[in-house]
Amino acid sequence: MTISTKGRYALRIMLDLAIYNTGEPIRVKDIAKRQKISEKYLEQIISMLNKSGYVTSVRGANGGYYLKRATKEYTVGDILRVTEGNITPVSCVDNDDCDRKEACVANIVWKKLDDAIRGVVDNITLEDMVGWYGDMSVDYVI
Amino acid sequence: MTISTKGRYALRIMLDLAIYNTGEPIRVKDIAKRQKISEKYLEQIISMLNKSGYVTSVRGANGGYYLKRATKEYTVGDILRVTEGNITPVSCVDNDDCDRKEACVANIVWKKLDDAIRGVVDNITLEDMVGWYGDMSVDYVI
DNA sequence: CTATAATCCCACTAATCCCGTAGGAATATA
DNA sequence: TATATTCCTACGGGATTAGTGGGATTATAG
Repeated sequence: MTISTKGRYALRIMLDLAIYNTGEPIRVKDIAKRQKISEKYLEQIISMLNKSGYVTSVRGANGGYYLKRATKEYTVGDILRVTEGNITPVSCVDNDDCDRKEACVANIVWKKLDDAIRGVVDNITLEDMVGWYGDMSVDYVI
Repeated sequence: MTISTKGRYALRIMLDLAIYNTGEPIRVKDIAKRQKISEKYLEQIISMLNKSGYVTSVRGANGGYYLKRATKEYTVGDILRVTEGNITPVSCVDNDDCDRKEACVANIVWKKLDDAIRGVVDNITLEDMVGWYGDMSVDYVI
């Protein structure tokens, strides 16, 4: 039931691109430094975001990445699904097991859990997160 | 982000013990047959439930297992935590990363997600599930 | 046109977890 | 004493996680 580092990093990468956007492409090296993520690992993750059409890449010297759309156009769920695949509590919500009533009752639980999870991740946008970032004082601790 | 078979089976096992309770201990063999779970695997899982004090075991011939407490005394969260460990979206909600504001903003998301998950699993009891089972017609499909 | 800076692409690995299988020891009943 | 049951521990194949590493490709700047 944990979100892997890939998903967590993906979210931080997108947030970084949003916050440190200057109009110029942002280098992997810079994101890596700020977010304390290995450049090579970050490269892989941002490449997934690129292939999913979430960021735009510019190759060659002075290249880098920037967000393709406005921050309000990305939900946390969108971003997580790029690296995590489907974010459901049980893989494939095994309906095939619904011939047994007990399994079916269990599925009600998974369904509720799934709804709750989606209710959170699909209703927070990158814009929201940027807003929280702005609200946050330097010494804010969760 | 998935609940493993261990957790899903644990929930079904507890539900089985609740539904098919007759006052006599229930054999692993019978649960396994009803729930279509390998006896040997089920043995391991129910042993975890036993060590956590969720079920009582009776050894020897005519032995088996039964629930230790009333069904309303178990939440889904309790049961899942036995096999899954802590059910949090990010392991250990990395507060140590909270020196960077970006990571801290991400933690707000994980916190919300954690609250949503706990809001579901800690508010459904085995009693609720038994109730749903009773409400359910034979040909009910989720 | 060449050196350099960047993304792109793919292969590899060590560690861990998942999903069981298997065999036999311990314990109680008939 | 035979049988039925839980109890305990080890083993194994496969997938996933969290990276590392090397080099090909592409663009810029001098």
